[in-house]
Amino acid sequence: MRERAIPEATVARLPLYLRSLVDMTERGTHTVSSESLAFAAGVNSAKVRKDLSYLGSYGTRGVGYDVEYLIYQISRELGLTQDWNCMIVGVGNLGHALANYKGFSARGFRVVALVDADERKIGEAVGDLAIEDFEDLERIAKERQVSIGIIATPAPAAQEAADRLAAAGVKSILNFAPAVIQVPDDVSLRKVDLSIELQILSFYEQRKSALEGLRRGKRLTGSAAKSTRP
Amino acid sequence: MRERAIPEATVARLPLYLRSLVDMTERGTHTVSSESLAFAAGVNSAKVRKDLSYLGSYGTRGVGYDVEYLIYQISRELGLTQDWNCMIVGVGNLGHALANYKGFSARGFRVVALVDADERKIGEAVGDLAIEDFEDLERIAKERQVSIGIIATPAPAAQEAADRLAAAGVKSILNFAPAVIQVPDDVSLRKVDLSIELQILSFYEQRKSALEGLRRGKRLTGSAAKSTRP
DNA sequence: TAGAGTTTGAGAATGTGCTCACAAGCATCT
DNA sequence: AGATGCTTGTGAGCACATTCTCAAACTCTA
Repeated sequence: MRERAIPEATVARLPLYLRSLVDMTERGTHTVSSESLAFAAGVNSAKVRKDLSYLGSYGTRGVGYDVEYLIYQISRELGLTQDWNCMIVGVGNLGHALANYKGFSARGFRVVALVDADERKIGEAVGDLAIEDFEDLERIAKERQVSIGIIATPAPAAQEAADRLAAAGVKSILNFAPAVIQVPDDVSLRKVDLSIELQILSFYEQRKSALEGLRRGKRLTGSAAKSTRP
Repeated sequence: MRERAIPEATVARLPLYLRSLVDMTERGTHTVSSESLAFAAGVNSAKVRKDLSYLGSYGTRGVGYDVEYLIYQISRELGLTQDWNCMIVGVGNLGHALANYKGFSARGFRVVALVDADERKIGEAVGDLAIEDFEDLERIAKERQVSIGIIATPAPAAQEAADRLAAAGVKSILNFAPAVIQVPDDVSLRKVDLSIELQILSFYEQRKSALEGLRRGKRLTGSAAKSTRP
């Protein structure tokens, strides 16, 4: 019946709400208004209400939302009621950091394999896992039912890593390598590029100084890089 | 004269074009069409042309863009013709990885200081820098003219880190801590949250399996997580 | 039970970004 | 020089996202 079409922008904010809500239960809060949830998540309240309304009518007018119930509904929508097995491809500095990152396990993302192409690293222990051979990627991915691949290789190796993950049936890939990679249509791909974020900051910083120069000029029209205030 | 208002979405893509263009010069390409630049950057050609047109008319009809000249113009627009001094706050696994990350220095981002609140870490060498005391943050930031602060602390420490960076006159902050932080209006803030990206992937993965169930149902309307294809 | 005070949910208006489509302009060939 | 082919730059239309606004629905108090 109900057409389920949650906007992409909303999906990207749900994890933010979820984190705020979890913080709240830990502090003993049982009910929350869109206003205070908005403050905690760093957005405005109209956006919170619109976003939550896509999930259904889970609030109570004049009262707010039940924190526990909202956590359950958002978790369900995001698919966090089950655990996801992850494989990290490329165990350099970044791969190491990701393997030890506590934030993953907290949301049900289990790192179950680390692979690297460098023979000298194979066998090395990281946490309670050992680094395995990149050549065995497909076998390992199938054996351990990996559903999310995390690419933390140097840029030139990223495409091959993606190809082999896809060949092994992995349908979701998070790419940290500074390279554009191609994946089959049925594979979801997201990327995080650390240096791109710095370049964006650089743009706004540079524009600020440029405007400083023409301080007496006309009024600034565009808005700067989003600050946290609504 | 000319009103300079480059859309936020365009700014976010300029670094992507820049990287592709740099790759191209290294392979000896001197001219590029919007079509091939689009392919390299993983977007479509109309978007490339619109984005580049905000910078000015730097292309030649019937020919394309001069790679070197475009690199210069984009770098200038992004403020990459100068170097930026960065300070990393919090040197755990992630801070370590960031300190050693090659992609930063390649674009003129110099990490000039590492600070941590854990006394046992102070003095420890990371690359050719030593970890210094979080308490000295303001002094160090001023002495070394830090303009970008990178927060890689645990979530509870993030707000204090931001406050002290702002107090030291740092006007751009990149936050890796999984927490929403407040900064003054004149400070630009961007955030990268590793576990949020995984949660977004989880959403689309979960929806895929849900749809598998009603395979014989009506046609899928929304689009899945963006694949790399245009 | 009635009235005052809150807060949600959603329709409407606005704003931003994306894609299409094509005229304008350049190079090359005859 | 004129014709042909290619590629840019941009106006127009469309799609998506955000914000505004307010009726509806709830709690609490008397």
